[in-house]
Amino acid sequence: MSYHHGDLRAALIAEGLRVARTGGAAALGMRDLTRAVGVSPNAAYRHFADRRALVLAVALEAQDLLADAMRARIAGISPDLPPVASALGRLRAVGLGYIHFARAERGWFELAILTRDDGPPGANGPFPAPFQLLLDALDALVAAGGLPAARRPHAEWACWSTVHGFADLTTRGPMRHHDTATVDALASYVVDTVIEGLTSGGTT
Amino acid sequence: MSYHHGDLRAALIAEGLRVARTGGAAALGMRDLTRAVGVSPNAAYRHFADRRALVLAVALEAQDLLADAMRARIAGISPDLPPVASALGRLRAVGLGYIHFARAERGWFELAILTRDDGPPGANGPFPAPFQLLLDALDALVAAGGLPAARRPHAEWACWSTVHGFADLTTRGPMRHHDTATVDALASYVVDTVIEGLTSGGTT
DNA sequence: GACCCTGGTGTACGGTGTCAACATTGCTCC
DNA sequence: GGAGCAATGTTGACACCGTACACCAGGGTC
Repeated sequence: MSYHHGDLRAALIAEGLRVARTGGAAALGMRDLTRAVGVSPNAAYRHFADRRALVLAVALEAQDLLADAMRARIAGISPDLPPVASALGRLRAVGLGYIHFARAERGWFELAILTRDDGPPGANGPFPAPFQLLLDALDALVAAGGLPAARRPHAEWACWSTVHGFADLTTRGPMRHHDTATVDALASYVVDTVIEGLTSGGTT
Repeated sequence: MSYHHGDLRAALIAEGLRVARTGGAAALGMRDLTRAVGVSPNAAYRHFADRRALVLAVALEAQDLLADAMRARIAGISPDLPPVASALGRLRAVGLGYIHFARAERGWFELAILTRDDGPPGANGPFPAPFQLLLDALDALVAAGGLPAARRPHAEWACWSTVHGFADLTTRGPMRHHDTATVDALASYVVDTVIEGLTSGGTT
C-alpha cells in the first residue's frame, strides 16, 4: 500500500458525498470518513482545518448538484412557447426543481443549504449557483414582459422564502411523511401562489 | 442538600430553556444540564429516555413561547377596524410574529420548529399552537369575506411555507447578517406578497 | 420493622473531534 | 547522486460526550 494517498482531499469529499446522500451532514464524521478511505483520522487535518471545514467542502459539491438538478428541470421546458409563458415556466422550474431535489435528496439538500458565515451572499465571490438561477429566471420574466420592472426588486426573496420554506416543511418539518402525490400537488399550488402574488397588482 | 431534588424534570427543562435561548439545541447537553442543576449526569435518565427526549421536552416549551409571542402581536391590533382589515391584520400578525420571534430568539426558535416524528400534524393530539393560530387567522379571514371560501383549502401551506422560509433564510441562511431594518421591511413585503397571491384570482 | 418503589450516585465503555510529536515519501538543488 | 526540505501520512493521548450497569438513600405501605 502506497504511503501517500494520491488525492486524499478529493477522496474524502467523494466519500463524504456518498454517505451524506442518505445520512445528511451528521454522517460526516472525521473518523468515519477517514476510516472509509483507509487512512488514519488525523490525516484529514492536512487538508481541512477541522470537521466544519470538511463539511463545508462537501456542502459546496452538494450545492452544485442542486444547481444541476434545477438546470435539468429548466432544460425540460418546451422550447416553442410564447415568451411570457416560457419565462414563467422557467421560474416555476427553478422553484419546483429546488423542492424536488430537497425531497429526492434530503441528505444532499441539507448540505446544499448550509452557508458559511462570511457575510451576505455575493459579498465574497459570486452568488451560489442555485440562487443565481432564480435571479436569472426573474430577470428573464421581466424582460419577457411577464413582470413589471417596478415589482422586480426583492422578488427573489419572496420566491426563495416560499420555495425554501416548503422544502423545509416537507423534509424536516410536519409534512415530512406526506405522500409524494400530495406534496407534488401542493408544491405546484404554493409556487403558483407566490408567482401570482408577485405578478398581480399590489399595494407597494 | 436533600437527596431528592424535588422536581428534577422541571429543573432540567428550565435550565435547558435558559441555555438554549442563546445556544440553541446544540447547547442542550446531558452533562452540561445536569451539572448546572447540581446533579449527576445519569439522574436525567430517570426523567428522559435519552438526550433526544429531553430536547423535545424543551422544544415543547419553546413552541409555547413562540405561540405566546404570536398571540401578543395579534393582541396589538387596533380593535376598531373593519372586519376584513382586521382579519388581514391578524393574518399578517401571525406571519410577522413568527418571523420576529425567529429573529429575536434564534435559539428558542430552532427548538420550536423541531418536530418529533410521529406522523402528520394533528394526527396525534391537537395541532401545535402556532400552526393553529395560522389556521384560525385564515378561517377568520374567510368568515370576514376577505378570502373566497374556494381558495381557503391548502392556503395554510402557502402562508407557512413563505413565512417559515423567510424565517429560516434570515436566521440560518444567507440573510443571517442583514440589518434589522432591512429584514423588517422585507418581512412585510414577503408576507404581503403571499397574501396577495392568496386573495387575488388565480388559475386553480 | 420488613419491604419495595422512586430517584438519585459512581464507575465504566465506546464513541467523538482534535492536538502534539514523529515517520515516511518525493522534489529540489548543489 | 546525496542532502535538505516541505508535504503528507501515522501513533498516541486528551477531554468530552451520551449512556448502560450496578448500587444506594429515603419515604410510603403492609
